[in-house]
Amino acid sequence: MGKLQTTLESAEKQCQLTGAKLTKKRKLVLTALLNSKQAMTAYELADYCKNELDESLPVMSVYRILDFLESESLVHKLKLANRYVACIHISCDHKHAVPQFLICTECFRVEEIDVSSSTMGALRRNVEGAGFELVSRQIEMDCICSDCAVS
Amino acid sequence: MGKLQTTLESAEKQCQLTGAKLTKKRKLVLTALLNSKQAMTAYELADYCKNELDESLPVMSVYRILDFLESESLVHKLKLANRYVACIHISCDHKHAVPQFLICTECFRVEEIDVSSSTMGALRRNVEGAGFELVSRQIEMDCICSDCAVS
DNA sequence: GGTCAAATGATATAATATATCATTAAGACT
DNA sequence: AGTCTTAATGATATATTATATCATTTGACC
Repeated sequence: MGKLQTTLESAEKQCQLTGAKLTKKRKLVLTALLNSKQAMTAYELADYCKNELDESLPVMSVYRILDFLESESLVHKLKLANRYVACIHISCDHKHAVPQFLICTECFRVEEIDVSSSTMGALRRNVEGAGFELVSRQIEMDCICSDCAVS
Repeated sequence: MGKLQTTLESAEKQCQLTGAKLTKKRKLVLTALLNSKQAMTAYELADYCKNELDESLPVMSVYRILDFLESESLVHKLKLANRYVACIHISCDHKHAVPQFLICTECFRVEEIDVSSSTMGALRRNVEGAGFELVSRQIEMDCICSDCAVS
């Protein structure tokens, strides 16, 4: 079984846990993201589904589906780039640390890595020292990837 | 002399260093941001200039002026919120660490604080370990401010 | 098969941002 | 002062990202 199929099955299981349904169209959008090396916009996803996966989806549906996938932790929205990526932990069964997203501002390739709890603690203390309360469950940073750095 | 005036004079001096001009309209936009307790969108700034400062500015100009002010390090663009804030260091003469912006997602109040160089170092090592190169010169985090936390 | 709720579609429009060409203003030089 | 030149601003159009709302379809359950 291919990696994509495995991941989709894990996604399906994850949805069952919360009583949610991974419909055909939701699978379609998730597949598009899993196939992509880059973060994609909702409009790009709509185009991709139509052109490559042979199933046209109105953008409105793509946005709704992205919201759903995000609520199931299958997809992350990157606010710095107004783009979406599949979560890299879909097939994992264990809990994860706070994700740090490294976003290439040239090509939108994204690396999702973990922030060490000590670093996260330092950031959080900084926030609380200023009388704020942290609500974001991810850190995003604009970067240049190795491919784009050379050119 | 009021705080606003002092800050505007510092801003003017800072511009002179780079050979840039802080024109009347640029001062206007900077003043609007300095007067505001919250981060503002370009459209809000245009409205504010028209309604409160009695000088109407097309949004296109506001965007251009924001670009200019950002290039002079007088203003920061917050990508998480698509909003702009005045730099809190305009009247300082010393170099500053990497700024961390705590953005209240309820009211858009923003706190600009420094990230310790050790924390920043940890984040940067994380980035470089993934083969990326950090380009953002700021960290933004979605938070809730103390006022909004109670309500 | 009929019923109900959830999912999707269709349509309109809001919010944020950029491209481009025209006009104005401010200094530099005479 | 008058002209030249460049930078700044204005005007207009349009791109991009995202949401609101009502209609229709689908699928689970009885």
